[in-house]
Amino acid sequence: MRAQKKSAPNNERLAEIYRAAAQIILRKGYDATSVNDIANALGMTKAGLYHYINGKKELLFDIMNFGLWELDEEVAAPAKALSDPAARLRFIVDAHARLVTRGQGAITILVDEVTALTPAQQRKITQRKRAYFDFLRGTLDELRAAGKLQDVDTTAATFSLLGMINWLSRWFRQGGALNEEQAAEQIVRIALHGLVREQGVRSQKSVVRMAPPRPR
Amino acid sequence: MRAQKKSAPNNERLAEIYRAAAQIILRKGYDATSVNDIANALGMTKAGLYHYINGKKELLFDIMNFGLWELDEEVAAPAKALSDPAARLRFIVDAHARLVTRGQGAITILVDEVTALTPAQQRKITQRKRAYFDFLRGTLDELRAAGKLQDVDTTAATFSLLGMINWLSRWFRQGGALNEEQAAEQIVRIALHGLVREQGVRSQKSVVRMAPPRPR
DNA sequence: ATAACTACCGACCGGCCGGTCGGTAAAATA
DNA sequence: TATTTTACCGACCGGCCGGTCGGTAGTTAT
Repeated sequence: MRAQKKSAPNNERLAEIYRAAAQIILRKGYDATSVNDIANALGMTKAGLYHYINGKKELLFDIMNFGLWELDEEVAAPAKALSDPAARLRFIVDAHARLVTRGQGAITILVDEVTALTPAQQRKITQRKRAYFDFLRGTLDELRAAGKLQDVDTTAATFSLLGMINWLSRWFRQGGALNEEQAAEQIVRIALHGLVREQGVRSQKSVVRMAPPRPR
Repeated sequence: MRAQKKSAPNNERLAEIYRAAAQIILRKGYDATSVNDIANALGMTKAGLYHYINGKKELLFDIMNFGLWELDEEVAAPAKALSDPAARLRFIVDAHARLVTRGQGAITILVDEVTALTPAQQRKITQRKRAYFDFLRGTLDELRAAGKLQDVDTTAATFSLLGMINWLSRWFRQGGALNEEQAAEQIVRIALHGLVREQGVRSQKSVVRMAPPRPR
């Protein structure tokens, strides 16, 4: 697998290429992005770019894998160290949201361009996505076992969570009204406590409002 | 504007064409869908299809407008009759979610392929989307005024709501574990009350739970 | 009967697409 | 210094793209 094209190209430059390509594809969509677009953005010609990549599909596949690797490193792996499901859920939502707002890391989302891949590539990506999904749903299941989950279907809840988080990439803008931390904090609050305040109950679990107690 | 191509083609057939095109574009994306794809799905040739449409972009534009019209008719307009912001919010989320799950109506989402349009078309669509967004956020503002909104930013909350709802189209499948009503009900619960149950408070506002404990 | 119109189709167009190939200048290696 | 390797580029290819045009069979109007 992975048949190196010709020799071994510089890895740092390759990373630059992935990052640039990911940004463009994220903005315009995979099909609307031509190999020429990517090459030009990097200040080179299409033929030059082909020195580094083996094809448009494989480039997309590699970027997706990189995005999923990032998700694993920064969200799933550290989350697994947390035994309390409530704390783990909070961490996952926060860390995943930050990954998305960080822009560069927004790569994760284009994992949804999966249909553009070959069936074999699709299977691999889908499998990795599935693993993350199951991990997240599993956390919700644990939460239910602890009596701390609202009366919701965990599958629907997991998808909804991912929907909220992934949608971030469409509206969050660097330098906008909310910064990265604030946006993530908002997503956490909405996801965990919803929008409607229960009348007369004062659900005050000491909501520390802004930054202070955030891990990171 | 709208310069009729040649004469006035049959309107019923035109609706069929919009519906078929919307489905394909929704599944494959605008750029990945060729005019030929759409024509073949309708059992005709590309040239034949061009008897009805004035171009690929304009087709997309028309479909988007149709989707937004549907959203207005089935969600925004009836919602405006509800004066209580809490009831209105619940209605909006439920009705919008149902519109998405109804599949055929999922057209709304492809409003996000907006970048494929001409600047003038983009402006029009963005404006209509914005009106809906403002209406939804306004409802949250009213909820805040009534002391019934959690401590969240209404802009972030509105986007998150739309993210959850729009994401539905990616995972909801007809004939899956959840039917249309159940899926909408789940979205409503998650959006309004969040995932985490406040310990020791028993937030039982008599959740009418249809389909015993949990669907699935 | 004939004129007009609707609903298409086959053939074709220029243009951009992903991808290839034979170079080449500069840097690294020997 | 000679040789190999790296990092590209110009030119080119077949193919599909959106879109056009000149038909034509069938229906409707007169």
